[in-house]
Amino acid sequence: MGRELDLPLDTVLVGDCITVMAALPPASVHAIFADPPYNLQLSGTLHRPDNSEVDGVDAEWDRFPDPAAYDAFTRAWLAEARRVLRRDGTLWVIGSYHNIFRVGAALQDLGFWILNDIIWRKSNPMPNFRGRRFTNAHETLIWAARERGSRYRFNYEAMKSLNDDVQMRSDWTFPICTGPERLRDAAGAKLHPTQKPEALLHRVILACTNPGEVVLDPFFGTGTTGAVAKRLGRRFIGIERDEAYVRAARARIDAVVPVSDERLAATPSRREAPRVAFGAVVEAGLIAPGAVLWDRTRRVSATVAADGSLRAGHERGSIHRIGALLSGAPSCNGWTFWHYEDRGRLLPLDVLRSRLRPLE
Amino acid sequence: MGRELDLPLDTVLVGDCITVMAALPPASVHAIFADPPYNLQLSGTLHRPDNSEVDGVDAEWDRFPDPAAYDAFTRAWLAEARRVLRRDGTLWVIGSYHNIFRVGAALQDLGFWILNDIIWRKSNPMPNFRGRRFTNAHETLIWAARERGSRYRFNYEAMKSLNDDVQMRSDWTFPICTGPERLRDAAGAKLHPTQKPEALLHRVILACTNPGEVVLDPFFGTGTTGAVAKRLGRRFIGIERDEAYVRAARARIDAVVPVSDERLAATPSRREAPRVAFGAVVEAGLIAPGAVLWDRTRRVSATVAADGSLRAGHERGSIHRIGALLSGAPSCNGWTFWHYEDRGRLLPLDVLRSRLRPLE
DNA sequence: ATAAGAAGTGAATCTTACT
DNA sequence: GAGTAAGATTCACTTCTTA
Repeated sequence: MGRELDLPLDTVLVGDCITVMAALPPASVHAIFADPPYNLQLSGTLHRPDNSEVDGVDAEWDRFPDPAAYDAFTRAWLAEARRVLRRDGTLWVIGSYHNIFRVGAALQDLGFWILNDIIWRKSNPMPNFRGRRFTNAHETLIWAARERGSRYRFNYEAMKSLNDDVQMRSDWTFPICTGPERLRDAAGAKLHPTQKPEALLHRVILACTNPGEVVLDPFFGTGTTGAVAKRLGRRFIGIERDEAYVRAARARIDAVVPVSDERLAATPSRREAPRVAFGAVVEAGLIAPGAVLWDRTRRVSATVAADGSLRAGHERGSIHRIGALLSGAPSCNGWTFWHYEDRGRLLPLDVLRSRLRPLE
Repeated sequence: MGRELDLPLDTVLVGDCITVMAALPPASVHAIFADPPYNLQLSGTLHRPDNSEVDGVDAEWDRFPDPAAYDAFTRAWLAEARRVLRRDGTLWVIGSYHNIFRVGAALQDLGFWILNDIIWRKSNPMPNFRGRRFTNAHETLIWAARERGSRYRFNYEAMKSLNDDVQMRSDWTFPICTGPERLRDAAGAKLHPTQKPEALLHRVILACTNPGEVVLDPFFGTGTTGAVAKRLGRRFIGIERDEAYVRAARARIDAVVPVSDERLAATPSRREAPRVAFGAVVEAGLIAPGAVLWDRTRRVSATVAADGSLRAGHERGSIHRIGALLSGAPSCNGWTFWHYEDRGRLLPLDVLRSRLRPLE
């Protein structure tokens, strides 16, 4: 150990990450967090239903001539990253379905040993405006050791206490980076199209490093990794090609005040788990498609569809909407309004929901 | 269309899925759900803190001599699956971090076009007994079209209904398969180590097929796909090597009672409703030639001509073209943009259109 | 000043039918 | 197949504007 002494600590190195990493000593950093280009392959412009234009990622750095070029780039930077990583170090990479399968296969081929894949569930993702796919509401992180059998660091207890004293799971919920945290220029435009939330880096850095250890970020951007590392008393090395990003990152990190005691560094609170949809009750087989629901007094009824909607006459909709419609009320809580028959007795739907609730 | 007639519908074919698929006609199935071996590469036996032994996956079918053999197997079955899939069909594959990156890269290489990656969040995962990693609390599904630009089926409204009328996201929460749903032998042992919950298949099948369409499952196991397909009024083809699994699957599926009314299976989509020309609304006398239409905020207006065109200033055209013109948008849905006055209130043209559409 | 309403926005592989 | 026109489509949150 001890190669850290040769490292340019707490600095941002300007240049291509493959070249710059090649100049760093081998086996010298404790952790690497990488947010490489996703190679989104967007074409044309996308409009919201209100006809406003979506400001998609069209940066030069996300364009590759073809899939083979992206693969070659991926394998090149991963190989350098592996060389620079200590034997007990770990690597994190974040991506989406566009690139993450290629990244994952490449790092397995290079000898990395995957420890977990982690899902960042976005509490406020952008919707799918055309209704042609599922809302893309998550991104994937891969966490890997340098090699099979290595004695990597994992701060199990820290993760457990972050999670109300139950084991931290592989799905993490955070909002996307907005509001005052999002770096903007004087005109209010975002400085970087894909700035990551600090809460995500907080958990990553806390999980796999101790205070004083070194985190390398080869795609530093506007420096989220550096800002969080400094706040948590870790050392960082950033590598970034774009000088405008580098300037923003340096100013941002200069303003960060480290926490006096890293045990005091609380993570932002978790978002509530999503509510139970009536569709989930149908999927779980707790009520069958075709079943008839009644109000408490059996004055009105409706039929359950396989997709969790209700049908009453020619009307179709959610348990809440159909309940409101048939009771003539402006709104309605379908969970308490509608009842199902169980051995001759009417029980509110809420009874079924509560069977799914403890599992959430 | 029509190749379905040559298919061995609602049967389980015994044999290796690559060989068996090779004997099926091309472009003949609407959807494929595949739960291939995960190549877990387990070594040794895992014990819980109380020293009880974890009953892991150690089946022969999950053992491959080396990573290259797993890749070759993956590409072979995916290539056959792609041949058998209709041009408008879609493929689902489920996996974990052990294999999903290799599967994803392979299917991209073969020309499939990924539509989403879907996270199955397990509400009750097995904990990590050693405390050396995050609890592996999810599995990943990839949903892919046969090729880029294909007109695949996606029952958007059905998915939205399942989720209390908000877009279905890419993260789905279900419990793992336990309790009475889990198939067991007389001694109480699990019949299959990785039986998937029916709720998961319910959502998958509802998302990408219509009643009567064909779902192929090349790794049929104990037949979850067949059971759910039958219940939802879809046709299925299962392929499975292990005769014990096949026997269990057949018995299980025989006991399934289909949903009585297949119209219950999905919320109809506006996209597939028959088109109504605005001229038909004028002809039906629902709005008079010369009537004035407004946008929602009364900022712009236009006049209805007897032929169903609109006139605004010197411009004349369809409700859509004039709407786009006056709102400065690249396109416009005239049915929702334009409003007519009814007793002092502005109502969208859509209200008139729905009066001409047959009730369904 | 405050509340209500309108407008803006986020790693996006985002249509379909007819001529 | 290419070109054109019809027409379907959004969630959670923040910030700005108006009453």
